[in-house]
Amino acid sequence: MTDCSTCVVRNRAICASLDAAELAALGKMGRKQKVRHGQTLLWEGDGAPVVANVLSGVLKLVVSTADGREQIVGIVFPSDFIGRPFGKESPYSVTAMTDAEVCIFNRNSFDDFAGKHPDLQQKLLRRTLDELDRARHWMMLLGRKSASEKVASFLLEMSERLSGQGCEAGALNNGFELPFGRQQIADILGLTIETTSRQFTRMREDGLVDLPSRREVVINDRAAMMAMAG
Amino acid sequence: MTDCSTCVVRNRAICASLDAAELAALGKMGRKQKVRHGQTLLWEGDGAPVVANVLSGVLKLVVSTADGREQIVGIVFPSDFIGRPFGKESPYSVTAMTDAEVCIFNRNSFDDFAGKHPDLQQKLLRRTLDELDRARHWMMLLGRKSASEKVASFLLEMSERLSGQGCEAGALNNGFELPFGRQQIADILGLTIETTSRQFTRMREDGLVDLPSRREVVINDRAAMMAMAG
DNA sequence: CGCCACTTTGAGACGTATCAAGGGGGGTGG
DNA sequence: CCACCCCCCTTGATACGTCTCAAAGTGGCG
Repeated sequence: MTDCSTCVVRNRAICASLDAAELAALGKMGRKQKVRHGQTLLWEGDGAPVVANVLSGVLKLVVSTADGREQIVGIVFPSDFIGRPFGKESPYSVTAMTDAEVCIFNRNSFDDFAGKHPDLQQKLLRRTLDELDRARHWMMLLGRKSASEKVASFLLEMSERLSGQGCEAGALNNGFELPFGRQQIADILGLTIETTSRQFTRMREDGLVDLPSRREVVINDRAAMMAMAG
Repeated sequence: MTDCSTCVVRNRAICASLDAAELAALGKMGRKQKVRHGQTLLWEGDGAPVVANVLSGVLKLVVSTADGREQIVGIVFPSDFIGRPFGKESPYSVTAMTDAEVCIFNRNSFDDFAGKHPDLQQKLLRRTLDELDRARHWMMLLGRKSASEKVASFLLEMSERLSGQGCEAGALNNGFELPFGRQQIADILGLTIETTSRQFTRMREDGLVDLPSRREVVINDRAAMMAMAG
């Protein structure tokens, strides 16, 4: 049993739709679990017996080909939802990109609970619709954009999604720390690590960004970046 | 007012969750509308005042860049749902690829109705989750597959989705008629029309498929096709 | 029969992948 | 505290695949 009333994502996760009594009932079904950096929570193609909310950390959703190519199809931040309700098997792997903490539920129990709580289901629907929009925009990026456009789009989206949470909102928008290395950025953008690296270098040389360290990015010229993003 | 009880997609669309009285209430809000081949129902970025169910025909969801490149991010068949509930603006354009007929609703009215009918909302959630899975698999295709893998994957998926509906189920699975031309296939796969055409030609030369006409495809060697799809 | 839109084919340019070495930077052990 | 090592990142040279530009071919329809 978990005490949801003090949960760090109490007001942002789908649980926000529940009152105290409902929350207690849900809390009985769930448990907190730590996930280490690099650890995989769900495997593509396996039966997916659990769903979860992310409390802290960042996880990736990955689809792979038989010969080992990987495409990251989603990135999950705190308060986001993980897993496939109403589905038999997981359509992708879920792996932690940082140490993380999740609030985990048995899928069948969760499905039942959701069926009895329309507000929760609506929150889940809204989230899923948002995810679908994001995925579809990413399809445009993957199918039609050049390497430089991909990297620019990526940095802009990351500066938005990362500033939304935790950080000292506002002012510092232009500087942020990526929770991934170059290879993972490449897997997000459908590029190789070399091409990704070259694009970063060129953007630095052109003065569009500063790169104080491997994972830090400062956007100097947001307008030019947006132009480059296509 | 529309009589939903005789609707051709009565049992397949999200309306299937409603009883006679609810259906009558929904019918009052909706109206049938014909959409011509090539006509656009919703524009990317515009306020999206409507949602709809597809009764007949095929429509595409398109995202475009400022300079005119297009990526098809979804294909919509009869009984599928169109539009963005709970959203301010449409994240993509919706255009008919054939003459089509849709059952159209004011979005706000539909949102209200959905809020009062959890079963309908659950159907919508399940559909949205399925769409999201499909979109994510398409991301892998767009980001990581070669032209030949893309075309093979496309033909296999189309043979499934097209045989699911209408047709004399089963036997004829291997032959089907595509509802799109080469350019639109290219826009689905993130390729140019020339590359797409060359892949079709090669697959015909290799005996993998027959192409009795521009839009007809017969898969001769399904196993080889699946191997080629990656 | 001839027009038109769509498709196929060809030749060449371009961008990204691939293969192969060289740098860092951060953490560990001495 | 320094040095070393390992992993990740960068850089370079080349190959390959897809795009681009151009033109010829095909099928449907008036």
